[in-house]
Amino acid sequence: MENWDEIRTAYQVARLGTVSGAADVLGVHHATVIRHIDALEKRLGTRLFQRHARGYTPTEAGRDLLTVAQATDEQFVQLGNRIKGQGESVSGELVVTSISGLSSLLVPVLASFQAKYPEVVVRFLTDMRLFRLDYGEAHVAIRAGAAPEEPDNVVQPLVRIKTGLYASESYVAEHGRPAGEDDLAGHRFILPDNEAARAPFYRWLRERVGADRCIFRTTEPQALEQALREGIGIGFLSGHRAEEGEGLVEILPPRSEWDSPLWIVTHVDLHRTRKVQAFVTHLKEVAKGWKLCGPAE
Amino acid sequence: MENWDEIRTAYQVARLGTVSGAADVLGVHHATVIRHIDALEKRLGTRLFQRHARGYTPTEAGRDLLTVAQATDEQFVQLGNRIKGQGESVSGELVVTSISGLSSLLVPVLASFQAKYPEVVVRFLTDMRLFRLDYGEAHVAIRAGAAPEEPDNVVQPLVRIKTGLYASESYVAEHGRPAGEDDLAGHRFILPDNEAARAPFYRWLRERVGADRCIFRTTEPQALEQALREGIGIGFLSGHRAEEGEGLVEILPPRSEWDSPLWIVTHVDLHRTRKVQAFVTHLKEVAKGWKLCGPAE
DNA sequence: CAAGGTCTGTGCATGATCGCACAGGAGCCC
DNA sequence: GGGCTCCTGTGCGATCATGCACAGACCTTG
Repeated sequence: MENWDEIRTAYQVARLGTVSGAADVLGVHHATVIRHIDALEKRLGTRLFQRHARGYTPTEAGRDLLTVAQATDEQFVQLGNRIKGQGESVSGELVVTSISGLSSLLVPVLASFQAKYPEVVVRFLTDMRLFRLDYGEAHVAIRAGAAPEEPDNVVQPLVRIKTGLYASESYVAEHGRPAGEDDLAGHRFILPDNEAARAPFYRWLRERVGADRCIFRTTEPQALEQALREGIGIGFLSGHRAEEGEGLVEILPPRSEWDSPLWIVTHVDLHRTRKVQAFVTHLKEVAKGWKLCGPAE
Repeated sequence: MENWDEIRTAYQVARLGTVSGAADVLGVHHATVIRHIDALEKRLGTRLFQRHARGYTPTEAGRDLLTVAQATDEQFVQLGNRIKGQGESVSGELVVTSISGLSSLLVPVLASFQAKYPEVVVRFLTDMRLFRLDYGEAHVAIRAGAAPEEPDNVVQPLVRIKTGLYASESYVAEHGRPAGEDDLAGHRFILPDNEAARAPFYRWLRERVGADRCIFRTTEPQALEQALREGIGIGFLSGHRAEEGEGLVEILPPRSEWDSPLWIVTHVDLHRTRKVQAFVTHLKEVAKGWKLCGPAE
């Protein structure tokens, strides 16, 4: 029962009763229809139709095929409408992935997007590993750092995250507040312990402070911020994180050379769909109102 | 959503995750699979798969297609099994048609056939008009008279119905019994009024009896027999009908030149099916035991 | 009774589709 | 890291399916 096209032509013949009528509906020559029927019957070893000069009358087997193929046809038509409509409507799942440090920034965006398009189910994934867009794991990824260069990925700049040097009030109370850029040497610092350490502001810091002054290193961004807030040392923090909560003192204000660019990354296969486009434009729109973030590029 | 073969191809790709795997299952070259997918996506205007070096991952639309086509595939497999099995099993409807005069002969055959194959639903159709086998109106027709010569029909001789000249006891009591072939002139006769009048025994009668002696004519065989039994006149009757019931007197015994041949007619498209073959052999078998019927041909 | 329309069926030439071969890329195992 | 395997993707030639034209059969209509 392979070759579904022959089943389809047989279905039209059974439905309309004539080869010519089926050929018209199918948009092929009636000779093609005859050959399809012949091939199908030969493979099944049973006659599907009784042939006569006025047309084809389905046998029991032909009537059986008619009902089955009728249901199939309806299913396929509905499927086609769903798929064609889906590309143009904003519904179904929207999977967004990013590094976990951006969740406080992104969750409000996702919430307002879902409110704007109630039919959308939003899934926000963060994980140690990078989710791969080309395996269909996510529609949109928000990436930080150097511009991603994977092929088949569409990369757009979003904003530049401003980063400053902060300490907790408890730290300042105990160790004093550095007067400025040249007064950092004797202080204690908190640093990441992974590839994030290559960020420009960390390179800037290492040029001015000895390695022995970095008294706390962690791979977990969450732990880094917590250590900062508990007064263990001075550390870099993005502007939007520093604004959150109370008790942080700005040691050095953000500088443009410390900016960390954010990128919107989508797979080229999905980039043109209305759903992804809707989210990307929504994200960019909201990002315009973000304080402590510079414009894209 | 035309071209069901492409849907089938996409289904296998979605199911297996790779183009090569789908090509193996489908028995085609993997280039064909790629082209099918490309064509289908182009027509739908949506991507069904995310392409990457390790295979094809279905998108939402692809997953939707997967579930629909999965159900379709199962339906088609079941349909194929039903149709292939149907040709070899004896089940479903068996439609038999004949002239109404043969019903007393055929009904016992149909009954025993149904008992032998309980899955069969027997339909016995009799009508003034001839049912046309090439329109699929019946599987088997039992015809009388000259051998049918329609093309695409398989014609086999069944038996020769013996016909004699009979009258009722009441008629004999009133008008006397003809002594023999030469003593018919003064009697009253019952004749058919349609093409059945061309039967050989009626031609034989008209050569010996004046037209004014045919006092009762009807197109309805049932009425003819009833008129005979009620003593209106003398008439021809097939042997098996004369045996039925009481009160008939044989005026002249059956002659071989009066025999009316019966034919089994089947459409060539259905003739080879097991169901039709089973019925034809069953019918021939039973017919061997028919009294007052000569052997075929 | 004849003419016209509609249907099926078949040989032949064209065109689309398929298979083949090869290139290129990605992951895996040693 | 190098070799290996499995995957996708594309140009080209052969094959197969398709379209065309025509014949034949049947029914309908004037």
